[in-house]
Amino acid sequence: MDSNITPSNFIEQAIIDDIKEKGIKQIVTRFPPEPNGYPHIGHVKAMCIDFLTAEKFKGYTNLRMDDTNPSKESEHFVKALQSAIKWLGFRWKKMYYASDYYDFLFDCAVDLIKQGKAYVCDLSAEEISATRGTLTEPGKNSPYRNRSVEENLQMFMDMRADKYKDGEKTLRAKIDMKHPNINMRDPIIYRISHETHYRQGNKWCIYPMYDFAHPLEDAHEGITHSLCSLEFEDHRPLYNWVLENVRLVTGLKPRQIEFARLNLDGTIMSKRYLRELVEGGYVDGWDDPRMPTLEAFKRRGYTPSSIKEFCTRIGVAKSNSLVQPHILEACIREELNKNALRVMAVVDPIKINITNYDEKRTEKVLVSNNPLDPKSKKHTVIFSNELFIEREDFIEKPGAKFFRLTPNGYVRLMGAYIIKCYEVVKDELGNIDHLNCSIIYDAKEQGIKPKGTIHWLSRKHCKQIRTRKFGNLLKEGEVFESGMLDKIVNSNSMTENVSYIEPFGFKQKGNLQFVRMGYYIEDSKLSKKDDKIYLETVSLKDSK
RNA sequence: UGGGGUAUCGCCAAGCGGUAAGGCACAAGACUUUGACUCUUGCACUCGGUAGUUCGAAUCUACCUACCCCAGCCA
Repeated sequence: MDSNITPSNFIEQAIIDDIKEKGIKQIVTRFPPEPNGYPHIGHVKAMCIDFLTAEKFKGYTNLRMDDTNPSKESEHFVKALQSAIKWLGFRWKKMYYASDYYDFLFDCAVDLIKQGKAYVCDLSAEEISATRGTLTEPGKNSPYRNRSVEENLQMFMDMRADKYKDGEKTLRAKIDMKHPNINMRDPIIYRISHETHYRQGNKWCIYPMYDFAHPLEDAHEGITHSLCSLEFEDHRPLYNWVLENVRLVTGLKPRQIEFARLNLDGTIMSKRYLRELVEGGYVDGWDDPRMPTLEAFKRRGYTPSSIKEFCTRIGVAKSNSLVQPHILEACIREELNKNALRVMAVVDPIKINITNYDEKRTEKVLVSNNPLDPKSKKHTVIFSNELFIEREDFIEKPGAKFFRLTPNGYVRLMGAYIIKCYEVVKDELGNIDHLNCSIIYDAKEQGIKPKGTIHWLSRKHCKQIRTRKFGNLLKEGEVFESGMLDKIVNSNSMTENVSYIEPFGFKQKGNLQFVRMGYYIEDSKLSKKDDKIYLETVSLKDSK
């Protein structure tokens, strides 16, 4: 095992130390989602850490559906998770389901009972809560804490044999009700539930708790490093307790290491809220472009590599952070800049007439698909006497640093002519109706060299596409027409299905830089307040 | 007032006793038939605070302060 790897974060450093100290031969990690929702960008960070860490050490990663709670899980989400992993380009070594471990887990519980380290408790949920103590006060022992091994064994068998109702009994680990760490105060490790499990049906009516199941699953699979988020730090003592006390665990014990989960500014990552948005009909679905789900990012035109690059850039640490979306945008922009097809587009059009160009005439103008790539082909755009240009590419009273079209000013139409605007035609209300311009055919001879180059479209030949705009309160999106693409590009198979152009983060000063499939989201901010879901910038903290 | 964590540039984040990496963002200049891209330059005498140890501290010690997580028969 190569321990001469340069660590790029504290987890890798810990693994290197483990390799040296414990003589681990191969690093094995696992990605253990619960199949109860679509994966979001936060899952991707975890995936990257799990898969990429193992990969770096030439180990492997298992995929495990952590389905120990029958009430919220479904096969549908299993598929969604799998396809997301594949889409990102990760490959798991083995696929497991926690629900496949139920027999093993049951045996582990029995082993604990036989050692007198677990007992069946008759306390109700309320009573358990009341006797657990508080953050500052110790808990009280359950009156059922000292049942005999035989009685416990019999009752646990009865629990499994469906002799009790939901909540009537639980199996608890016998640890220490006075432990300063609340997780160690005789945690429940099995509960009774008569809900139908999506894979096991009604075979079981008792289900193991996460804290009990997870370490055993890890150990069973030979996981060397169990990477999870910070909120499980408090659970690590319990994780280790289970591994140390269940005698069915043999061999090297996995080590749990925690990292800070991703918080992306302007959105919410809580699965509960996302579920609520979908189920409450506030958004169109899990792939609604306003959602932080992978499906939504995919729909907005983000590529797997750009999202993975984002995860690499934000790094892995233990401090709670709020990552700004501009980092993600920089990743996709960088990638698209290298390979995106360039087209001219006008989002907010203003009409211009070229008065010294025959109205029956058209010309085919060649524009490079990507000027950055010398081998890229060109596409044809049709030029005519009636054009659209971007409204903000014309200013009546420009400042000194405005290089685009102005009254009596010159500008270059990309790939075509240099024009001069000689008349601004307004309607009764004083709004600009159109501009009259003329082509300067002999610009070169006259030595006219405009500083600005702008996008344009032929009014008769461009194609309208649709974009979506959202209001402040999440509602059904209002569909309106606004963007336009040149027709030639739409005949190109790549953009045949363009439903929208996304200048989001891309329209930096001047012309639109890229056009890609997706939705236009105007300052989307997902948040929740007073039981309503808003698009405004309201932090989750404020909404509590 | 319990336990577990975290504090380094606007946002991420290296750093592990030898005198503050990098990315994003931002600013200035050069180039330019996308005001983009690219290039060049600038951007923490300072590491939550205060003491202390040391020739030397972001790194060690002590004491403060702020924020996050934990009292589901969720994960």
